[in-house]
Amino acid sequence: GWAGEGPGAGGKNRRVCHATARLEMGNLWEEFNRLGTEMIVTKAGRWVPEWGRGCAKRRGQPLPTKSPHRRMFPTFQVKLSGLDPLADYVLLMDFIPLDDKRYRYAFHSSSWLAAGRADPAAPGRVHFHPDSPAKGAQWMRQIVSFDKLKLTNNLLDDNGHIILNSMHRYQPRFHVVFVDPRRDSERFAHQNFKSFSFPETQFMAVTAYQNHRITQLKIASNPFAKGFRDGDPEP
Amino acid sequence: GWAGEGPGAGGKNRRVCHATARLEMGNLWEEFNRLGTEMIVTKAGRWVPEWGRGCAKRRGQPLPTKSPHRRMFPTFQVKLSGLDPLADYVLLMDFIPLDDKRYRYAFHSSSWLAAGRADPAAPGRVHFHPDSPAKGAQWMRQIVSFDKLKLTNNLLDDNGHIILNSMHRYQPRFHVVFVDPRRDSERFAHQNFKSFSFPETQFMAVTAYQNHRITQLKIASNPFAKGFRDGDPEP
DNA sequence: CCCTTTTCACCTAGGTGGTAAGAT
DNA sequence: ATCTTACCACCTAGGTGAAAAGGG
Repeated sequence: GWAGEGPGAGGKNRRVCHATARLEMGNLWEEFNRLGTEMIVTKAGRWVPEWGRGCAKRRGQPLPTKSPHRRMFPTFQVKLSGLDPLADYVLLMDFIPLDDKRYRYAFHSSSWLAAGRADPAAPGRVHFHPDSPAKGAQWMRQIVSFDKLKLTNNLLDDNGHIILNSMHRYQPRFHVVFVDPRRDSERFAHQNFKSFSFPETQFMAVTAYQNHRITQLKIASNPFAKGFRDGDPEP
Repeated sequence: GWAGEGPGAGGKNRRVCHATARLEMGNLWEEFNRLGTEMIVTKAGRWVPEWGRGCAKRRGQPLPTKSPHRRMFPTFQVKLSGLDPLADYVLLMDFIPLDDKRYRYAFHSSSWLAAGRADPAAPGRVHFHPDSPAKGAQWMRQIVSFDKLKLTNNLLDDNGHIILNSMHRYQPRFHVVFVDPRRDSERFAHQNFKSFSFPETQFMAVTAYQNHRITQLKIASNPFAKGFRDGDPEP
């Protein structure tokens, strides 16, 4: 898909007003979206004693170095254009609830049903692309990939990951922020960014996949899940 | 070891003149240095048809995606202090020949012998730490590791790696560069950096290890070489 | 019953020195 | 004889969904 729009058209800085973002892997995103994309969220993270309710055998053991938090698949990737090659930009993402509902999956009808009001909103967080800040030329040189972004359902997460409520729907948003060198740049903050959201990237946060067709499409298209493929339908 | 010195004391910018760098893993570096540190250099890199002299079975095949160039071990790592937390700095390394000689290894005496004048100097390159530029506070927050730095003996390397002549001795150098926001910052370039070199990090570039005690120390201390360890002398 | 957490085998990705063959 | 290269088994590090166990 091509370019979303910024919220409110009023007087954007010329360093961002021509910015354009093309979603990469659009076909894959649409294939998932037709089935109803699901993204796994996990709690885990750094183990701390208070969490160890049923976990006696790990008590006092060294903390695990691996972080079992989950990335998104497909990965959110964009190709940028229209930036000022010599200006500095910060790129970031956030996730907004698509509605005020909680959902459950009805296996008999293979569909999602609304199941009451949303849980209390998770702390709103943003994920800065780790290459930020960088020049426009650098961002436009190649595809920008948010593959370091991790999702969690731990409301107390202290790893800086994105916190989401399981069984709730979300819309990823992508923001291009011009790093304004002016002294009183705060005054222009509202002019210095442009936001994009691609409807085909919306998803349901889950702790385990509900729709088997989503599971199968993940296995078929994510290289890290190759171990679960049966034959080789498309090599 | 503690802090080397900048070349020439004359009038450094106050943003760098108090900068200090402590070499990490100093004990390991010294242990290698006592034996005569060797670092592997390889040619390889992206395969191009012209190189495929004895390589007929790969002609026309897709290029390998893995880059078999070699990192340094021990890794060059420093802990910084004395930077201006709010100023921008670029961190980089280069490698200078320690003398004008070529060497060969005499196995019977287990020692390096000078063997004529140095080969024509390899193209001088620098390696920018990939987090550059960043604020002083960011650089001082934790150990700065140059683990992305790769060595090659390919004079025509186009991957931006450090090019060294095999069987020649080198001294790694580390530079802290203040990113001067002034318009005519070029005029002050010579004041805006501070350089450090740690004698215990000097090494011989080789295409295969010569001194068996170096090989054994690499195997014993590099986690990626664990497959070659015999017993477990120190776990 | 519905949802969450833990553990596991199996992958991708890439950093080691050994070894044998190749080059000069 | 000396140095270089290509390929290999064996690691580290970490991203998958399956399955079983846990919890309200």
